[in-house]
Amino acid sequence: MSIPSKYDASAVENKWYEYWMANKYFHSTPDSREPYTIVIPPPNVTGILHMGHMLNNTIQDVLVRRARLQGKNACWVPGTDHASIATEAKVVAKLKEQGINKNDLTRAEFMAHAWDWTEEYGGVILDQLKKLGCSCDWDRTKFTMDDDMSASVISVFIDLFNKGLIYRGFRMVNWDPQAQTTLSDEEVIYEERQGNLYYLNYKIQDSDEVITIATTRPETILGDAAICINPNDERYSHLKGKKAIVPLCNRVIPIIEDEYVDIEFGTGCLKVTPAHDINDKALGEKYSLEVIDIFNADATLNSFGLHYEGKDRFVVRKEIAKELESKGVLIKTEQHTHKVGTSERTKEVIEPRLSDQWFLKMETLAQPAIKAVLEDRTINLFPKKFENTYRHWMENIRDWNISRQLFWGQQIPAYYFGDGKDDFVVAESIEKALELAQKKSGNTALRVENLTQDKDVLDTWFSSWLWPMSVFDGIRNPENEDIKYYYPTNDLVTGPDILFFWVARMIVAGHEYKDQKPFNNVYFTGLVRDKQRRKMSKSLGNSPDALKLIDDFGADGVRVGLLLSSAAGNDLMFDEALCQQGKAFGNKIWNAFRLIEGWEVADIEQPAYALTAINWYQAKFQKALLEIEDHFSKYRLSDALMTTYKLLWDDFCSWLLEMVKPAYGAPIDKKTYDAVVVILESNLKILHPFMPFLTEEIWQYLDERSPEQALIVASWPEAKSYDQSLLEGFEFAAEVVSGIRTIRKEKNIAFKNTIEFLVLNNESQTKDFDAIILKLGNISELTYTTKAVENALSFRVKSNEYFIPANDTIDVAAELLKLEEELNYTEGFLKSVQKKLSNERFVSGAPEQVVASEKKKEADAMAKIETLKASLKNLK
RNA sequence: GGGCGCGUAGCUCAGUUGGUUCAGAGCACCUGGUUUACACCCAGGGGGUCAGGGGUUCGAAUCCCUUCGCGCCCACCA
Repeated sequence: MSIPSKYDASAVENKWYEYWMANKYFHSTPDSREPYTIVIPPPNVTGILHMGHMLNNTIQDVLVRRARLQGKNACWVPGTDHASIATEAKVVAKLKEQGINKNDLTRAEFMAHAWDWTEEYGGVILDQLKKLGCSCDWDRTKFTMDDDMSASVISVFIDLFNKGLIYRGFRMVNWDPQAQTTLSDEEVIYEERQGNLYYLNYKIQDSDEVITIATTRPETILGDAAICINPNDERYSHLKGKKAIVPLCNRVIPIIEDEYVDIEFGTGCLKVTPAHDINDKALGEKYSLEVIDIFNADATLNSFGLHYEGKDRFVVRKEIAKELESKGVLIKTEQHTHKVGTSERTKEVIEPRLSDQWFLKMETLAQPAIKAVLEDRTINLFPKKFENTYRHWMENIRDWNISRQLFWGQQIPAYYFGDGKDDFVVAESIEKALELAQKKSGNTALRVENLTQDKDVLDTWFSSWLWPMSVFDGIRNPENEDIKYYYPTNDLVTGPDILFFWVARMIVAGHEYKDQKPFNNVYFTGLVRDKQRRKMSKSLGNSPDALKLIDDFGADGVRVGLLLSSAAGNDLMFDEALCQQGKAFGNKIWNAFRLIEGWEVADIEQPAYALTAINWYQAKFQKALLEIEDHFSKYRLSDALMTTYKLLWDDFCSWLLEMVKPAYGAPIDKKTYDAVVVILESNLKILHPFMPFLTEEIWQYLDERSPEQALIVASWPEAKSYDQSLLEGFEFAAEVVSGIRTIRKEKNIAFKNTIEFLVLNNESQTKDFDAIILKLGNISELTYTTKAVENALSFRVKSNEYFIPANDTIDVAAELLKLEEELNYTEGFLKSVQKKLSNERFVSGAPEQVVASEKKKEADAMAKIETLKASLKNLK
């Protein structure tokens, strides 16, 4: 079989992905093995793959593939999220392009369009994950609006309602006038904006006096219900009990007193607009003020807006300021920066609005979730710093507004049978609802036609908080095999931006419905940023096309590139150069494989150097394996990858292969060859989680493999004890080789020319590696000597001295200088060590081990100084 | 306003309980190199007052205080 000299990533990747799929390696069913489960953070159903997904899913795949190699029953459940507000916005926009207005459609008509859209774009992101190599169990693919998933959501809603945890309330909520729906507090992003502070004069009734208030929102004066002053503010004490007149509409409003007012801010005098500000609403309730809502749902003014009716709030703000100024009401405008709430999805400025909404009481539900993370520590967050954030949010948790004024989502299963505040029932079907309604109302004449279902749908997160349970049908069917086997899941990999939206709520739901945590560990990835540290976003256009990257560097290259510098929780500065590095690494491995595969194997004796080299590498591999395991246990994937990278590039390619490589044209002995192949196979196993395609390709070239013998289902190398002295011996030998190379370079001795080499073995260093030094130094003869060699180039490793005879080419002065410099440095070093050792407090205070090591340093340095002095004497 | 975190080589970052050459890695950079594994490569090399200042200690990148700079989260005063 001929091996291509260039590695063709895209052909290889398609081939093996198909092979893995055909052999169902990704599919998992419960069995006697230990399960390893990850549920994917479901991407938006109509989304496309961006760098955040790439990073996130690469990490998950690394964890899953490693678990699979470790013999666990690995199950990675993929799926998508219906993302109600984002998807609905996209569908509305598309309909608009076709000249269709959402408001002209019935719910059923709109849903038909939305489902069309979902089916058209729904699979795209999952197919992109396949390109990346993700080994998800595609047979288990879920969508948060699948019938069974929705049924779980509805049953949870009903259950929580029946437990008294869900209630309906007329509350101030965050209103997105563009999407025309409410948002939860978490969906509001506060941004600093430059605005104005307007100073307005209100006349005092039956008086010529005016009172000046400061406001950022002059358009809301038409909804004013009071003026509020601080009772301790002497400037205004004479106005207590009086009334003021709202400009333009000339409504008479009371002047009230409350310590809420900050005397220092503005004029110390506040207008109260209960319909349009959360704090004003509280004041309104406290003092029984009138509530005047001046806005329509799209944030244009309604009839309370007088001649501004129908105009947008921001337009009105400018126009009303002008009018007020012309009428002498506006006396001053100041620049003022303040924070404005905006919609996470539409970026629209949020309008506080009073309306009927559904809420979930969180405080009691949160308790087990707090305990699990912060007391019992049954769930670990990586990095740990997020525990503080988690604690703060959970301990100050507020009720969750779970209703949304949208079509796309699970419709709230509440049915109204009358106009009264409590004339509704909650049930999974209209038939059931009718039964309950008849009972509740006492009216047996009620019919299905008399019931109307609540128009709102549930917040998307109200379905995704069940995800780790519902994907295994654990809500509707809690005793089924899957949920019992796979739950709790092992690791969750996600971004810190959805800690509250999703992670915390999953923990809450898991404890409420399974009395169990949903996962053991949460690994928070960082944000992917560009080289200038800007967050990657569509609007900036700084996000590379994920699929193009895979085309350019191969999925393996991109995976390595992403992981190379992404410590947990740290943002990742993405640079294509890292993918290039990943690709180059793949190329390096490919060529190492070609070298090995190209050797002619013969029935000849195994050279001593080869045996030593192999023994050394096996020890080195074991040491690296321990480090890799340790990194994985701490979720330090980039460190695990870097350890693997250095092991393969430096130790395997640069050292081992160079050591065992036969002379050009010469064959290799079978023992060595077989050992190297086994070593290569072990390397492929540990590299497979990071570079699944390349490793499988080489693995399959190395031998005829049945489907059961594919690398993806091979076994992770076993940790064995190793001989530390082999590693130390090699380190020393490597320094000797390096010394030879340095001299060759300094003196322009070409590598193809052999050299003589003499050793003064003061260290009694092992001779086990001599054959290797001979080979890598291209030495014709290695001789042990008992005294310094004249007319030779020399270098030292510890107190050992090495000589390369050079006859008359020696520059004595240069050699002397070199020796003197070395001597100077070593003497300085010795001095500092001795200073430490002569300090009694150090000797008595420091641990024995530290003192011993200092003594060893002292002895080494003294030996070296002696060697140097002898050489100097000799040379002179 | 409250909280959390960060500042180590040109860049991205390791550095666990203060103590084995602890001042590191990868990339970048510089020098030299085409004996068929690989120029997506090989060999060698330079480079840091560990943000500044002070303290504790025999010993500090590591602990404490302080100043400066940066990031994130929460609350949100018109």
